[in-house]
Amino acid sequence: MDLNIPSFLRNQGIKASYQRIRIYEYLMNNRTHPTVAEIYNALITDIPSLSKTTVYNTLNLFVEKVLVEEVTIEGSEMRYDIKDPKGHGHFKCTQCHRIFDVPIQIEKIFTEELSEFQVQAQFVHFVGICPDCLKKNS
Amino acid sequence: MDLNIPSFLRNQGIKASYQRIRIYEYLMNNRTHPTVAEIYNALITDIPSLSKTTVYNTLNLFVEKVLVEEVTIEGSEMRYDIKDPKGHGHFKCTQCHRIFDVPIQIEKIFTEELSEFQVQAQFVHFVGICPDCLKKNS
DNA sequence: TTTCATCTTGGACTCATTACAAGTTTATCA
DNA sequence: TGATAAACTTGTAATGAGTCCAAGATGAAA
Repeated sequence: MDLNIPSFLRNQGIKASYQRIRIYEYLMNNRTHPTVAEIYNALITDIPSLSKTTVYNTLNLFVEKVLVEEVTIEGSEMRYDIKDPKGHGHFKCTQCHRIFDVPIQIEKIFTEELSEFQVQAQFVHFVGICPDCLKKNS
Repeated sequence: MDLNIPSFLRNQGIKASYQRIRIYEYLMNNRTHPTVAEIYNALITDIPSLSKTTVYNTLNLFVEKVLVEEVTIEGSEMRYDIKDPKGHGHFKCTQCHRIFDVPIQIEKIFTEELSEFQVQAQFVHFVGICPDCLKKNS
């Protein structure tokens, strides 16, 4: 589980700058679908020179290289999540507003008609009430 | 298939103003996942007094009342689609940039772990290349 | 036909994201 | 090691989708 981030990034054809390493590391350690602002605020004390533009640039690069995926389950701000090759869905609780990772059986979803499309990526979102809030309500 | 939109809206607890009727009608007749700007531009010649704020207000109301769903497959602008009780997925072609409705077997996706969540809505997005573009490429 | 709640309008505003140009770092090779 | 170019980072300014708000218009009910 010890990932050498600099060499991992280089393997993906990405120059391993200090900022990029720290942003990737943050995403690995914080599987909370952070926004750009959250990532920026978490790193600015360690990297006082950090620019928000760099965070945007880096995340867009990671998305393009398919290391990270954009989570669009929320309206106004984009959220980011390390790419999981097994695939998982996202669940937004309408009560506590947390976003959960949930396992799904993505392969089962495909229909005859979809087989004519070449699918490169898929995203599944659920909205509802999470187990914790259900317990509180009862 | 002759839907009386005014009484349909009233049944959903929505006052049937002229603007709301025309916006709902537009969404029924244009299953192209339009943006607010597209809806506004389509209606402004017929309804010269129409305000963009009204389009935003109306769509947010429809989403809240679950008549319409937000399609977040694209980055910068929200898109809207009449709610389909059977559920369908959206497919974005990376080549021609069209968005397709695709049938899915949503019930098959659920896993054991997800059964602890109370799911109120689900959204499935695919990204890839559509049949037309695949044909053109070959 | 008056009353009151609701809806619509447009202009100002917010704020996430992008564009751009200048400065900094890094890789390469003599 | 030093020179050079390419790539990366930074800060500021600009863009533009979406929201807020207050005033005016509409519509239902009695």
